[in-house]
Amino acid sequence: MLLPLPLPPFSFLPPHGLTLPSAPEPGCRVVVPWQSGVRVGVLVGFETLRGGAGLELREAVGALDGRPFVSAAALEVLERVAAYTCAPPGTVLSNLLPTGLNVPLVHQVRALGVIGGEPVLDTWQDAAEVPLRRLELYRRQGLLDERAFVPEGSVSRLLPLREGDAGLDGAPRANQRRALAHLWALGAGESAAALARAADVPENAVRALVKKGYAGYRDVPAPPTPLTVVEPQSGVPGATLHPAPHHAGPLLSVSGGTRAARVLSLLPLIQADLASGKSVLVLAPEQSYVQQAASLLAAYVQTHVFSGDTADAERLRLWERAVEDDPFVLVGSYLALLAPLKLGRVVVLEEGSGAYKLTAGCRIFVPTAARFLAEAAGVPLLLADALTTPETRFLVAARVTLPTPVPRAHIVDLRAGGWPLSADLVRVLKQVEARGRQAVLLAPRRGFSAALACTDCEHVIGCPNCDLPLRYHRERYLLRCHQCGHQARAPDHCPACASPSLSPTRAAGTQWIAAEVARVVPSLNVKRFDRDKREDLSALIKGEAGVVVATTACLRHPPLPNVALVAVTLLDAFLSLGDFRAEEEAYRLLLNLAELSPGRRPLTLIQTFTPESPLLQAYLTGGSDAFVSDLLGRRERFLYPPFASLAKVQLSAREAATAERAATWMAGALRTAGAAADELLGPSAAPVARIKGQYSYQLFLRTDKAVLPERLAPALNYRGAARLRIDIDPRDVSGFLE
DNA sequence: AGCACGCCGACT
DNA sequence: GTCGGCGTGCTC
Repeated sequence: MLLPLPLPPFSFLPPHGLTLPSAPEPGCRVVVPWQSGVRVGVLVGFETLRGGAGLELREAVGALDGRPFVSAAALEVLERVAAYTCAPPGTVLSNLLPTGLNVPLVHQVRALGVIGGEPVLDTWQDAAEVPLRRLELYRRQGLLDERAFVPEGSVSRLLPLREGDAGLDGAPRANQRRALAHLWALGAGESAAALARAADVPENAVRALVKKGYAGYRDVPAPPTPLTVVEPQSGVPGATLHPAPHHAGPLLSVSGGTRAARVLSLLPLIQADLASGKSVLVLAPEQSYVQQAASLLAAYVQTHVFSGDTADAERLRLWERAVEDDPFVLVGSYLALLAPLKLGRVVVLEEGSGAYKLTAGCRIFVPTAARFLAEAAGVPLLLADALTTPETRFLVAARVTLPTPVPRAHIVDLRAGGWPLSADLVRVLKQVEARGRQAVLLAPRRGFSAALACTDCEHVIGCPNCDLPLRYHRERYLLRCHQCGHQARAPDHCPACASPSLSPTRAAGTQWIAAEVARVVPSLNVKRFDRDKREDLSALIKGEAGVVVATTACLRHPPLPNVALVAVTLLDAFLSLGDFRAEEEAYRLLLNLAELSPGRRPLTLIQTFTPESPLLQAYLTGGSDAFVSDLLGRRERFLYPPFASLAKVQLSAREAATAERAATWMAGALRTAGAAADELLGPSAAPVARIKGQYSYQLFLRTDKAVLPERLAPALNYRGAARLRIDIDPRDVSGFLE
């Protein structure tokens, strides 16, 4: 039994009085006693007990499902992800199966057999009412009958109770007669008001019926939750149909084009899958992409969505819908990964998106889990992105490149001055204003500036909990930590030297850029759009002139119709992340800017201190293909994924010394387990040494895929004072290609 | 992850 | 004298 807890599988005896042939199948949900109550887990397998072994095991209470709740392929994915990420299988279950395991349960017991010489057959009662010790005693003696089930939901409905009779005769009661006739015809009404509306009578007429006993409110079983209808969207600008060719191989990569074009290119493949009775799982990294892809597909094929804000009841309904015969497309976030579809194909949209990396629990990169799923189910996997990841390029021979127009771009060299708004940018903004067009300005961060620093002693005001500068938000004269949320009023004097000359540092945020724009072109309608301040852009969506100063959050906003300029105010800020994927992600960001005005080609103005970077050269010449090949070549030379496996081992504690001691011990243990000098980096303090009051030290293990589990063995057995976290394929790795 | 047990500091 | 902080250990 696998429970959604950070634990390995646990064994239980079959439910009382049940022998193996009738036991539930693997994949079924089973209720088991757990600590002082019960929990729902997934049956993952059986073991045969020999001799007297296992007598101390507890009995399962019973199964919730007659047929598997998750497929055999899903169980295989759970197991593989657990092995791959070095996480307990239960953690993986709780991450990837957010449906049906934390359902409300009714747990009932009754005494059975002979107690104290007296034969007893009690009635069912709630288990919580029986003292725990007695429950355990009866259980051990086999005198307890237990059952657990999900209570059936009920709703209150207005039902007709009596036919109309003499009591409703007469002209004054015509409305009541009409309402009652209507109710009998309908069978049930949602409420008095709803029935009154449907029968076109005053609400009081219905109330009178209830009062006189002709109708009444009764609890009836809740009808099945309806599935959300996806609004189809067609005629999307820039989404000319470029169908991907029919392709039989296990892996296909689609790159280039716009997001909509990539989704629509899959249609012929998806339609063929549906025609053969198979459903298609389409994964997207974010809520807004899920909605967009679903709307596009819903115009052609039966489509349902499953994502973070799908309610529990609807999730369960989708799980039921998945096993029905009628195939469909399920578009969802990673939460949909293990839906029990009759799979024909797995599609991963925006496969390079960092948002696919789970930030807690098993920390799997969802496209990797999707690959495991496709392999376990024996279906093709399709990976799509504006820019193919080097990992995918390495794996996939078959690829489709959709046409991508070369951008109309202008690079501004900031070394000649002009930061934060160069003369060129100001000039174009004035044109935008003069012609009543729209512009989007991309800033690297929200807030006003990267920090507030003293011009006398260069002291930077930092967060008391984290090893980071506090971001300056000028609007409310606030300092705020973007990591832990700590907030304080900006001081008047430097806390270090008491000088009054505190000033914002470079790397302007949305506030600063917006203020600059308002200063240089005062007549422009300036809106801000970031996590702090999501101004209403509906007037701009209708075509009104204006400038949006935004973080990358604007890529999740519906596009504007009249964009003449897209500006990246400081490209370098997206590159200085020190990660070996930073360049790839910055390039992907530039390509994704096309989503701000699909179907049009606004001027893209990029301000940078490094205009000669290969990334910009590739972008300007449409050299994505060569760029990815080059990245892959460098990954091979420096032995980075996919040519080696990378694991981050992080140790954190409240006391820095505790974390450091644990990390040093770990380094020794890893070396003893065979990690060579060139395989082990660290220990070193994490780039942000302290987060939320916890100090972290980290080690990197970079080694051949085949030996990684063996090399990591000591980490898996670590029992110590510091908190250990293992991240396989980490996304934040500094110090590559330097 | 919960939930127990257990050991030290500040209070009605 | 108790309440309550969170460190350690266990869950079939």
